[in-house]
Amino acid sequence: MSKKKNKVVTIYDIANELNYSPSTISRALKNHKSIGKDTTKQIQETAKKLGYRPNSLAASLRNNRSNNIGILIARINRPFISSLISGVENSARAAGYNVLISQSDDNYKNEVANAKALYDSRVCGIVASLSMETKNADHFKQFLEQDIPVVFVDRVPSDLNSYRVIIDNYSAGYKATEHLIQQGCTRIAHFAGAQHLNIYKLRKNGYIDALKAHGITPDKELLIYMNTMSFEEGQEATSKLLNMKNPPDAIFSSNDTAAVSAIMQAKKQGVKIPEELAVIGFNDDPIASIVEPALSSISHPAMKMGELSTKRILEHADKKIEQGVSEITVLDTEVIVRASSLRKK
Amino acid sequence: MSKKKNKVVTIYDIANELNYSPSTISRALKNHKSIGKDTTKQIQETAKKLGYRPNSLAASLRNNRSNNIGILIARINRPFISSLISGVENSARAAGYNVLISQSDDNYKNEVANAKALYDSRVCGIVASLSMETKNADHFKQFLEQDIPVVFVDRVPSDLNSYRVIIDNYSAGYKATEHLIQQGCTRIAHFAGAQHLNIYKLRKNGYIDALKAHGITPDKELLIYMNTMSFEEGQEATSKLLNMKNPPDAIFSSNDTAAVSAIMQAKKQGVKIPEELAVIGFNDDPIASIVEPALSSISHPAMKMGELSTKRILEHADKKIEQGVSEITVLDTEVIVRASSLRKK
DNA sequence: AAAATAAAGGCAATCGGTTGCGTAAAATAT
DNA sequence: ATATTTTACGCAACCGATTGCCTTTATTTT
Repeated sequence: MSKKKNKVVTIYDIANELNYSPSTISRALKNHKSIGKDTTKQIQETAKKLGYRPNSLAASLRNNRSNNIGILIARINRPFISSLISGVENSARAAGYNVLISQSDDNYKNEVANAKALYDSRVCGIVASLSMETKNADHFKQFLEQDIPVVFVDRVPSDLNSYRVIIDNYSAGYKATEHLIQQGCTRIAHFAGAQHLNIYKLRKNGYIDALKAHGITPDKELLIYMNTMSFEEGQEATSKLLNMKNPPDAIFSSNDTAAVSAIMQAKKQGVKIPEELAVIGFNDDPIASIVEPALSSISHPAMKMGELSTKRILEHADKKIEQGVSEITVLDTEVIVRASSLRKK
Repeated sequence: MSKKKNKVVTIYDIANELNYSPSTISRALKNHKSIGKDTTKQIQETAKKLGYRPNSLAASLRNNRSNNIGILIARINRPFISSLISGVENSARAAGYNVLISQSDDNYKNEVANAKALYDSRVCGIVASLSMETKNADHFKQFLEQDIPVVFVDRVPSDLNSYRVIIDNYSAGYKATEHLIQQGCTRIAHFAGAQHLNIYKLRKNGYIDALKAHGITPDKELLIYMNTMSFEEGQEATSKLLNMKNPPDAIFSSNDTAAVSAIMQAKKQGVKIPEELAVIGFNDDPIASIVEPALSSISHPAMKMGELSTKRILEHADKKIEQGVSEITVLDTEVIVRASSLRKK
């Protein structure tokens, strides 16, 4: 009994058992109308009795289309991303699809390789959020050429026409800045992310326009361009800002990590939050509610974005939407006001 | 040009182009020794020229084995889990495997359904961490019967023999408790998770034995059994503990969420941390470094556990390890001391 | 130079469903 | 009672790569 691998039951086994042809079995199992009611019932019962499990590989091969949705993101272990994945997974599974994940670690080459791998495994659609390094989205064309839907989420390319599920980053940046203005802040700094990623560019644009709309002239010294928006970068920038002779009275950070580091750095330097420095972040990560004072932030409907992405893919398969059409879904964000920016009560 | 789906290149196309048989193409592409050097080179070049991409579905069907590793966990968007997944994904991809994820939302029925789905998609191995509700692991037997390796991680079943990648929960609980004792605490409370999950049971046992070893008699009133160890449960329990006539001077929580809520609740009630209440958590989630005072915790090598899980699966495929053999990998944990438990300096 | 061995490829079955087309029997229409 | 339609099911090709076995040609052995 070295190999007690139980024999796997196939439709051929059912066919033999009942003296029907495999095609009848196949059809009966999918409730095809051309098979008699009684026959269908009998076949389905026998299938269950024998412990039949469909081999989806075979079906996928024949249909040239798997039931797998691919996810291509930068890093799994980030609150926003893991919630996004969670949303994709839930809705995909509910529809009978599996989810393949791949992470690029914010590396362009990895992203290209992962796109290849997902393509080769014949995913029926892909949900993608670009790496920090990605400036060219040609590696997604292979999917479009085969009419495999690509849904870009959050970090989307500017040069490729495809589905998008995004938030209105401009408006979010505008709202965040306006909130600070309404709290009485006038010298508002901004932590901006890499500008080739439009999410960061748009947030910055919203910031600038909000300032202007309220009669504040943007000060270049208060606009900090960052690389990865890490905790360290945030600390350093905050320290620099606070040591200016005319320091800012608020910071709008494009992510929560840097915003939290700003809070911690400010406290370390004895700067009171929000009285002397109001802070608002972006994403509404769990740490936002934990840091003290609690960090105001822009909430990002991550889970929902995942669900909508799945929906786009499934719709594409159903409707046979024409190629080249790009349907863009823009979701609302919300300003979550917490203590870190609440000057007026 | 309604459908400009470019024709996909197969080995047959290459065969026609070069007047070789498909079998020769197949072998040449895998550098089979029975194909001549020159021929192999020519075929590989032509394959590249034509843009050939292997159809892994076909290969998987033929080999009755996909290159997909399945992950079955409770919730993706938890720091520990997303890091675990990250570890699995990285190492799997490096070895040319894809990763399928599924989450049960801590629901037993979902877990069973997901196990089925992963089985049906012919994963070549599975990494699983049980849901809170799971008390029976029979739904994993289908894999073992087909000699598909199952690696249980973290939340492992007690009644099924398979690979395991775990930490020494008993020792971690012991160390955490001992650390509090060394800091001068004597009335140490414990937030224990659902006891049918051995991780929580073992942590609790470590806690109790550490107390005894140091001459402290465990007090039942200080041992709080929780359900999900949520923020709310932690708050409530903390409030109850602090209102006792003889309140604890320390809390060892089986997770960080509840530990953080304990800190916040204690602060709200004016209890000083760590002077009046020392706190240590478990997992070393990101929030542990953010909360104030920073939370001491037990670090859990999540990423590494993921990598080792992948390794087990790949080894299984290579070595054709006998069935029924369970190889258990136990990893070390580390006590991360931060301000929340640092009474002696 | 004859025999044995090695090298290089081809044939055809196989993995397990799926599906267009065809057909026999039953039901309905005329 | 005959013609027509419907119902119920089978045949066989197909999806694309893999592989055991066989054949042919080249190389080595004796």
